Amino acid sequence: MAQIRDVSKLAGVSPATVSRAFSDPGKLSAETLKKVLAAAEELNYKPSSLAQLFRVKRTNTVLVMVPDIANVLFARVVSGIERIAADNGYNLLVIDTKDNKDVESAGIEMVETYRADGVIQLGERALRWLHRDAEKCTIPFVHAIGTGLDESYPTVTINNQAAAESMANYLLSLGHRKIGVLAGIKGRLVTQHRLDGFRAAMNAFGVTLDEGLVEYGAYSLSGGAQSAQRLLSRRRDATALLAMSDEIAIGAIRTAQDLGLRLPEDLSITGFDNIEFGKYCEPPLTTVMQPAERIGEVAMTLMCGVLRDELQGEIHPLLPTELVIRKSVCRLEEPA
Amino acid sequence: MAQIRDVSKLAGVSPATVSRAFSDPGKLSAETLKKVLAAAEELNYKPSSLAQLFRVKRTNTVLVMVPDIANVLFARVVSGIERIAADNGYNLLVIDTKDNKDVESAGIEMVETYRADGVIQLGERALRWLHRDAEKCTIPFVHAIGTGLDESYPTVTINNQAAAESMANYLLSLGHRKIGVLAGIKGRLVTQHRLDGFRAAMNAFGVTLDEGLVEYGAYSLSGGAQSAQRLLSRRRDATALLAMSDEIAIGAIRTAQDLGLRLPEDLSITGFDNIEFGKYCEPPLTTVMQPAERIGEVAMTLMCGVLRDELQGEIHPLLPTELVIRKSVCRLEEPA
DNA sequence: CAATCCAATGAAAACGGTTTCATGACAAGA
DNA sequence: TCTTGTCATGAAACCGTTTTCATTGGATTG
Repeated sequence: MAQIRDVSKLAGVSPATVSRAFSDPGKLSAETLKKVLAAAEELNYKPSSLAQLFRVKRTNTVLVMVPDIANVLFARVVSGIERIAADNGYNLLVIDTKDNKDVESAGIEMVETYRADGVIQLGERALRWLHRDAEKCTIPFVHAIGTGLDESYPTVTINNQAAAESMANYLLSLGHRKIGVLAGIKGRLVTQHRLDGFRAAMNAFGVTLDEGLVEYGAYSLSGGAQSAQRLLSRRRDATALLAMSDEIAIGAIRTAQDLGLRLPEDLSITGFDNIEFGKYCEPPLTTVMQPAERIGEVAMTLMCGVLRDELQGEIHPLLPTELVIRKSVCRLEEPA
Repeated sequence: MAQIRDVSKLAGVSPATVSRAFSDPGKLSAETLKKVLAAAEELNYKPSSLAQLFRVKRTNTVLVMVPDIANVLFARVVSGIERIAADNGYNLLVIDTKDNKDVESAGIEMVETYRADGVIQLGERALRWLHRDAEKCTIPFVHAIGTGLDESYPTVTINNQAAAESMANYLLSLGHRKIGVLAGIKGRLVTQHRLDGFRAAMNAFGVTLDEGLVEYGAYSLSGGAQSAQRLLSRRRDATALLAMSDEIAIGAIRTAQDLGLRLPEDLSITGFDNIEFGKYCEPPLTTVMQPAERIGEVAMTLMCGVLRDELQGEIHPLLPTELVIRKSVCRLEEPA
């Protein structure tokens, strides 16, 4: 591979001039520029990014840490991040952390060793869990699809509590009172917040949450199927199931159908996220939309702001959610 | 950030010794090693990857080009790639090419400019479309989920023709003759190969392919719904629909249900890929399994071989597929 | 016309590690 | 005892750019 020195010799100029021809062509006389470009073309010269990046001590790369890249929701967020990254000339290093704290900590270290300029973290864990001295950690960090509005770095997420509350309200307004909750992983903050929203809505309707009607499990299809199985075999009196993700809901639909229940007449089911598959279910899934791509876009935009040191505006945007009413819920018929 | 020189001073040794302490500790006396490590610890020194990589002219990074990261199948392949990459100390640069040739060509260039050591390309386009001088292009390149077994670089894929053929055989063996094909994008090689397999099976059963029963469209839920809509509004005589992806099939199921058809009694539908959602459909989708994660793993393993210059074994592995029989197909009842 | 200023360019010093090669000390073999 | 070999270490070159600073010549200004 040709190097800058080769080009400079062929063009009869100094390496500095060649460098300028690429980075700041306006600085050169038209004549010189032409000569240099011709020489570069002839030698098929391309500046070595490795050398450039080393010199300027920037990687133009941001690290994205995803708990599970094969998860539809996360994949959509990454897609949004990618779009903005590409627009701004950043590359994306992606790590599938498998939700593993050590992997995440190692990721943080990658910016300390100049492998990435910053980190976008998706999911539960915030910086404070990942860095022994988070207080004085100045790493460019953005947290998406998590919680933690009190942190000093940007976070982008939705109002999980309000979203769950609105869904619960919808169910309550249709007469449902015995609402089973297919919660996600126990102890997770998202789970907690959504449960809080659910509880708030219930209380407002004067009904207290029946702990026997909540079942925890993985945020996945099989997790949903299993949770529903456990819940339904214990409590056949639930008239509706509020799931904390669309995957959980779709898993639950499968279980309900296998149990011979008619949906939504015998059992209403709701999801969370609004992934595309929900629209194609039978019955089509009523859910609350979480703007996944948008979350990714906003997160990367904030990261750009941090990296350029010109962050402005809201640092903890709360993106709007929306109730998406389809067919998996029906009004509760009063037993005559 | 502390540098190697700081550490060497504190420890009273030369920078070379510090370097060796990290890269090849066995070369140092136990005593010196201890001194150096202590000094490094005290200064919280971590070698700059940027400087290291620049010096050794390797990035330890491979670029993965995905047509659409939000697509379940591709996301799973990436997940497999990621696992092997992590095991071997490689980082993954991910680009969502949106199936855009220019973006892909730019990706190739990234290894020429030392931003990545190699490229794993997912999807249709092979190297020859992306590099003006592909013949003498020596870039470490691996092609997955594509075609092109005749290429000089590793490819990992399935036997699309055989897979489609086995599915068609299954349908034919159950008595179906008027089989609609929900093909993917017209002109794509995968589409072509699967169509070839379908045709071969039909011919073996003595029935020729009715062009009016094949409908092309995007490899997506909405694409499938639309293709099915077009096909079904034109030809109500089809007794089965063979879709070229699970997403297409699931979209078609939606359409069929909206049309009031009972599945599978009125219409059998089959998919391709075996994504997890297929299992949770109503009716659960009969499909042919494509080992997505495994494809990713094998692709990255091959890439490791190429990069270490110790490639061995099959360079064009054809991973096994498998018919997954669920409930979306039924035996064709002879009209009495 | 002299004094300034500016634009275009080159020389050389970084950037922070790794690696080659030389050196010295010490142990083993003759 | 002398030679040889080995091991631990240091000095210095090197990786391929960018960038600072100096220089030159020509244009502009007073």
